[in-house]
Amino acid sequence: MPELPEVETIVRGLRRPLRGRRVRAIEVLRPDLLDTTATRFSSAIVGASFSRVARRGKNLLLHLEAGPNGGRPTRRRPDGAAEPGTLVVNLGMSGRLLVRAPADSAPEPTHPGVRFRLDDGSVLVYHDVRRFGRLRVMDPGALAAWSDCLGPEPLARGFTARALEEALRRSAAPIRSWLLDQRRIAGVGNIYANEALFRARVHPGAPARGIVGGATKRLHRALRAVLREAIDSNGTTLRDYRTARGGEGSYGARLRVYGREGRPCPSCRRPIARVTFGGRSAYFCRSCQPRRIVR
DNA sequence: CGTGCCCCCTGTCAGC
DNA sequence: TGCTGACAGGGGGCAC
Repeated sequence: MPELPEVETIVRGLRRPLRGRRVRAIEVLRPDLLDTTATRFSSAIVGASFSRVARRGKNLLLHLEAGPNGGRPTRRRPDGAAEPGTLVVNLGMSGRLLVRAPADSAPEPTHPGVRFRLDDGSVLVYHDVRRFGRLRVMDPGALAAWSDCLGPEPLARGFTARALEEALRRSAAPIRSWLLDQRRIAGVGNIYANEALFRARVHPGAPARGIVGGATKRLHRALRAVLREAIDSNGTTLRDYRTARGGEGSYGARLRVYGREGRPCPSCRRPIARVTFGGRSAYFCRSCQPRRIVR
């Protein structure tokens, strides 16, 4: 569910309330959300405090600093100093990360998976109905190796139209599938892939390597514009996604094709089509996004 | 290696 | 009203 704009919104909402907060206790209600035992997970975090909060693709990175007498570090350097770990959270389809202030009047989350009790009395709750999400603690080496497996950040300076064209050339996969592959670009999911392809007037089934010249430039611009605008709207809440404070994103009202099968194309008024491939729906306008690439 | 398909899980909604 | 099947923002594993 949550794609780059949704995760970015959550990251921004977590920075202030988490900064410097020490974890006093952890309750693991759903151990299947972890890649290790609840005991190991807890001992790596309890006693440590949150430092930097960041994002990589659709993942949240909650960097930890080992405490003076707690928060067993994930590893020790040869000189014995504690290496800080990073809590990496992937929200899957329905995950939420919610901060609850000490006397929060908001209703208790219905599907809590992990609760982090913090030193100021607030609670960070990982909530996930479908439990496709994962919480992992990585040491710096593992974090770097993991990050290297992901593609570039589409909003980073280095992500140019030229770089995109170069990458597209190496694949015959349908462009919509290509955009969803996190090893090629990090952070794009089904909503924003469809929206970007509509804006770029590229058919979702077009082979990646067939997108060249002007079409590449349009796709590059469209991707970045859609992601930035969605961040400005705090993301898209269709059902499960919530900000760190439980709010909804408002970009849903601005979607042009995603979820709009049969409704008029905003450009030509012909009905939006939906076809399924790669196990997911692609929404597009047959007239504005012809199968033959318009360069 | 690249690509496509199935599955993980729960909830919701359309159709009968 | 109740049952059944399709579908949902993601991603890992496996077969080809």
